[in-house]
Amino acid sequence: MTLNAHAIHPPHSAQARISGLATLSEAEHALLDRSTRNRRRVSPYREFLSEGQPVPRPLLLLSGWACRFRVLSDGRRQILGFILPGDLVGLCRTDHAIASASALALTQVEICEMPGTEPTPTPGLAQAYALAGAMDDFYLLNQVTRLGRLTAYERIADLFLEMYDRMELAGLATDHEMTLPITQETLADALGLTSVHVNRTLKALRRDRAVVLESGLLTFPDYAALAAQVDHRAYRAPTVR
Amino acid sequence: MTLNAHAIHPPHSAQARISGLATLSEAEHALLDRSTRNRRRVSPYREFLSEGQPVPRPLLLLSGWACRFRVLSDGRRQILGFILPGDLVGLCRTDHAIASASALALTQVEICEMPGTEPTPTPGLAQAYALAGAMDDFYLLNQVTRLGRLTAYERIADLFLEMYDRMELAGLATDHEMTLPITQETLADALGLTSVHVNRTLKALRRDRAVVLESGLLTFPDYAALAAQVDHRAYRAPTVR
DNA sequence: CGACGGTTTGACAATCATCAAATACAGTGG
DNA sequence: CCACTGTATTTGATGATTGTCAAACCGTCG
Repeated sequence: MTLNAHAIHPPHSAQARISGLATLSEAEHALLDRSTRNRRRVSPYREFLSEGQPVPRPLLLLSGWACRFRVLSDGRRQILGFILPGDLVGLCRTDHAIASASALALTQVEICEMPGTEPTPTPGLAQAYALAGAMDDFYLLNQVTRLGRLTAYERIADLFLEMYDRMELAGLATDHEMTLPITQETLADALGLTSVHVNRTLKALRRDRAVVLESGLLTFPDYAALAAQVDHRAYRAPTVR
Repeated sequence: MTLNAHAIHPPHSAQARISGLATLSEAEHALLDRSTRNRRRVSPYREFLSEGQPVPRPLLLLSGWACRFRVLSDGRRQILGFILPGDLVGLCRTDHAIASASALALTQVEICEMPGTEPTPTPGLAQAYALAGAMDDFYLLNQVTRLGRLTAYERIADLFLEMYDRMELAGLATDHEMTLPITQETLADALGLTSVHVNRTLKALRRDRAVVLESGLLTFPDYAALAAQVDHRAYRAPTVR
């Protein structure tokens, strides 16, 4: 798969990331370029996609971090997954779909609308969307397992590892080091914990030197050991025989 | 959407369920019929799909209950979702995909391979797969929210409501009543709890008359009230304007 | 400087897990 | 028909994990 190309030419932008997912035609490249020129800024903690609303076309996150989430009637909030630069939101399998979750900027964010694949055929883009969707599916399964069967300690470690994997794939992190621009409160909402407990568990992770986390910089002193400890799963690309 | 047709003609078989998801051509109907003739039986607690293995084509569950799951290296098990009669497993967005979870029969089960959509174009089937996939996605988000933000009491109630919704959509339940052919141990693995705690919580649900559950028959004395109490979300079909 | 959002800490309570054993229930073979 | 077996449910006693409430601390920004 074209995923391996990342090892050689890491994408240096959200567009590059998308075009790395499949082989795009000249026309598709042009279309992608045109789409990304029309950007929209969203401030931190602003909702830019609402559960229950129709989703006409997918959105591409050009910069910043965002998340998908749901809120319960009494205010409890669950973050379903994070949206990192180069990620797509609102990928729907069907036309005229209704958003089954809302989306929120976690930092200052830039987004743009992506072309649909419907009227004019864009096989390359469709393939890129499919691969991006498959990865989303995979990360959602990870999320279920984290919430259902991991302890607080393991949940945080596993989520951090997954974030690093994704940032590395996107060409935004190397050497087991990345910036983590989100609050402990946000982590708590993603991990089914309270911010107080996240804080205490982070302390334990630091004590064990499982992670180093200071002023928004996250480092794994021993990535492999931590991954083994929490039975971390990384995404496996489709196989071409 | 054709989903509304269920209200009028509830499907009486797994095939009928599939053909209710989209408008199939004559050829596609024939193809579907041919596929379902070639069935495979699987005994309870037998794995019929393994994480890490390639998934050539989707499987249709013709009868019985199954689930998707993952196991951790130390034996902890998480059920990711249930597979009910008429459901598809191994729906992949990309070709040559690798299963990101295993699947297991929970009761005696019949499955069959479904045609791929690749060589010969089958737009109706593709649409049916897309809709089935969209519903799977939705139920997975429900699962994340359950595990992350609901109490044990709410988790069980919400899962039961969802199971009923799906069984009703499949034409296998009415009148807020259904058969529940799974053990408390299985429920525990789905809900991130222990079987002991599931048992105690079921007692509480019975005490409150939130559910009636005896010898595999599950009834909701007041479905609407319970749904409101746990902020239950039902799948919303794509909208055609 | 003060205000504000985020982090950190403490004391205590609730939820849920663990371990162990008793009971119920269905199937099987004598 | 009945003992026997294995699996599922139920209950009790106890402990660990995580939540709640409250306050202190810290850095940033106006």
